[in-house]
Amino acid sequence: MARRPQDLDSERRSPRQARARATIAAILEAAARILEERGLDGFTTNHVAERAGVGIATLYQYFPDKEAIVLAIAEQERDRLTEALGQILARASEAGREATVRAIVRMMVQAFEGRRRARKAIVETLMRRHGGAMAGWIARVVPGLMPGMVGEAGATRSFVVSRAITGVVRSAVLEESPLLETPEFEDELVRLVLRYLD
Amino acid sequence: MARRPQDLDSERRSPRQARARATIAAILEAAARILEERGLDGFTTNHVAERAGVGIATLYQYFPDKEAIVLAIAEQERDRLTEALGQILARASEAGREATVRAIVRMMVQAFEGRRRARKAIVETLMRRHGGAMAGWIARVVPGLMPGMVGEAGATRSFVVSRAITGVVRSAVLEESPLLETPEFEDELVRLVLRYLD
Amino acid sequence: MARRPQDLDSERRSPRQARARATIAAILEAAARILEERGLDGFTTNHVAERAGVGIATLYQYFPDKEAIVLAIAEQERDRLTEALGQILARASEAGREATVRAIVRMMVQAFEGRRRARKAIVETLMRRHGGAMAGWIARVVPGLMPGMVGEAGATRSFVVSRAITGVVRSAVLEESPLLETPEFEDELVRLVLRYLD
Amino acid sequence: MARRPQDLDSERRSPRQARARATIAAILEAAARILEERGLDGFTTNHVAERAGVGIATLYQYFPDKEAIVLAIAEQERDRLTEALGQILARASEAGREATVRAIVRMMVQAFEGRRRARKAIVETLMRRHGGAMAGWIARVVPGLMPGMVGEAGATRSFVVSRAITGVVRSAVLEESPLLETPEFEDELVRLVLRYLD
DNA sequence: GATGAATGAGTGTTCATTCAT
DNA sequence: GATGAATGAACACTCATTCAT
Repeated sequence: MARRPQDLDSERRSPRQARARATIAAILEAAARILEERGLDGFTTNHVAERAGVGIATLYQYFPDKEAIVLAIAEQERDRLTEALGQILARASEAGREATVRAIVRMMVQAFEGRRRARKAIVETLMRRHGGAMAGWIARVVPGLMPGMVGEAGATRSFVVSRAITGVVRSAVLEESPLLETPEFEDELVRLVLRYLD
Repeated sequence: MARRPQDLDSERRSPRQARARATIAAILEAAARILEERGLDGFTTNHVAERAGVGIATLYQYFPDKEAIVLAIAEQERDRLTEALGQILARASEAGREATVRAIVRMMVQAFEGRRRARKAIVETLMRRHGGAMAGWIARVVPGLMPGMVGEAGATRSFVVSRAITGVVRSAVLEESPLLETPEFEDELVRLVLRYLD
Repeated sequence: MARRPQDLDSERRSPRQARARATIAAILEAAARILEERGLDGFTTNHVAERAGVGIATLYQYFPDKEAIVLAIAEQERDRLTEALGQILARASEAGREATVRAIVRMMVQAFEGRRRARKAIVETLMRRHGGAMAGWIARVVPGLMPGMVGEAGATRSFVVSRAITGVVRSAVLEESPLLETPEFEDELVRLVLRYLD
Repeated sequence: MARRPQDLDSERRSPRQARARATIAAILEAAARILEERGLDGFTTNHVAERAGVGIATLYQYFPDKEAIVLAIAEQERDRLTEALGQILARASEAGREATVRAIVRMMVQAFEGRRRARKAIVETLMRRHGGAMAGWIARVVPGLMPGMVGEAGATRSFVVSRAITGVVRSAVLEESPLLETPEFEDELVRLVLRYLD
């Protein structure tokens, strides 16, 4: 993001807010790290505050409760994925259907590579509290991939295809399947989607 | 021990063990109910014992720790599913491929209808500890449904198809999607599988 | 022990008592073993009963509570030591003072060799509940070793010499000092006692 | 940190830390009292917290676990003894051997007078975890009391004399012997040591 | 005489959250 | 705005002991 003139201004006008933003960033940063290292079980507010280098009370000044922190991280994640998805969609018409599906699948797989523990925890939280949100994003893309299909039937199909992708990737991550790293895995997922939508 | 005539009177035979068995049943029953009502978070040993009408120590006489209780329920569930799957497979050749796939999908969907919260918790536990076990059972069936396919490619395909089914159903359950009860949902899942395997 | 006619008789007269004696023996045997293997912390009534191969309720038929079991073992131990001490004393006049002191010291050291864990636990219990009982036995011997000394002064001296011996040996055991196995250790203990009593 | 003039007003300086220090002191105070009144068995964390007038969680903010509390008390005790011993040693050459030995013995006896139950528990803990530490301090002094003795023989002798003193005093405390308060007791201990070392 | 089943009071410990400063 | 101190409700789990048979 490019810094716009107003930004400088607003920071000058309220140095407190700048500090606050830094504090929040530190908290989220620490939270993400702990999520990654310790999983959702070792994720305690005290731990997060300590790691963020802020007092526990400070943490509660910005987040009403523990869940809000995880949710904030999940939102970051969601935004990142949403953006990636947006880029894929933007190129959808020129790229063609297969390439688009492949791009989506690849994005999902990559999203779960590296930082696995954190992803697991985040996904678990997302799934538990906002189940299917991630799949929902994909579902929104699906109609554009389907040849002239709308209404109820389309809704079910969107649901199925999106949850199938996320479900398979999710399982592979949770089971720590070596398949995740094979090109074959991607191929099969693409096949699954394309054949289904034909 | 030789079976004596009195043994037929099962109510009177070995009252000690009978009592113990009743206690265990009561604990599992209570545990399942709490799992259903409160989910995995509200599932505490004290709570279970209280609901089962037994002392907390009694509970620990039969289960080494909290997890063992959930696992015991999960095993019951697994056995039920395994048996159902066995029956489907037994009829596979006479029923044909589509009917078999449909039966499997239906079984999965039904397995998650009713007692949803409990199922959720159980599935979560199963997924966490015995990741993919459930999907694994299905995976074992898949090769029989695929036209002449073996080796690595077959393994990936089995993985994908089984996780796709469980993933979609799982999502529907966790998201409490109304689709679960529509015939269309089943149709689409069958379509997903058949088209993929063709 | 040789079986005497009466023994047969009494066993025949009350087979229950014979059984009972065997049960008690089994309990004490198991208790001693557990004390040895697990120390006083791992020493639980349920554990003892199980190891003894009897029901927990049976154990409580013979011992009013947990402590009674440890005490019973301690008594066995005490009896053994008392007897050993008696033999030493019986030979005291012919053996001379130094030899007698040396015999006592050696007995103490040997008492703590082997089966150390059990000894530790037993000694701890003895010390805690019947503190100085062991030292008391020795104290009773001391006057015989002192040249014409009686009354209060003698009592203090008996106390000091007996607790000094037991204290040193006890420390060596608890600290698992390698000194326990050296002849020097015995020599020094003898020296301590003889010089003090001269 | 540079000391500022205000620092002198210790009551006002960093009130947070002052509060914490007061809390810790209250916990240790309560712990010592309970140790004294109830012994090690009645020494529970909840009990201590209640008696200290703090929440149980507060206690755990300062001590990682139960043992740490006892250890903290034990350390206080150790420090006190160490210092006393240091003072005795500092005067050793001018005071002469007998006076030094007598001072040590007196220190030991006094250390165990009053607050006997607490001392018992503390000593027990010290003995169990830091076996012989206390005796070890004395042992270190002994060589200075022995006429030209070094090497292995000296090590054994140090061990014996230090454990003899602590053993005798320990027994007197545990058995709650009335001898503890007699001057004769001290005399005899001094005699024990001096004769042995001559 | 023997027992398995059952138990409740109690244990040490955790953690999200609030309060006074 | 920031914080350290404090906390209580809750947790999983243990064990000496009793009761019904």
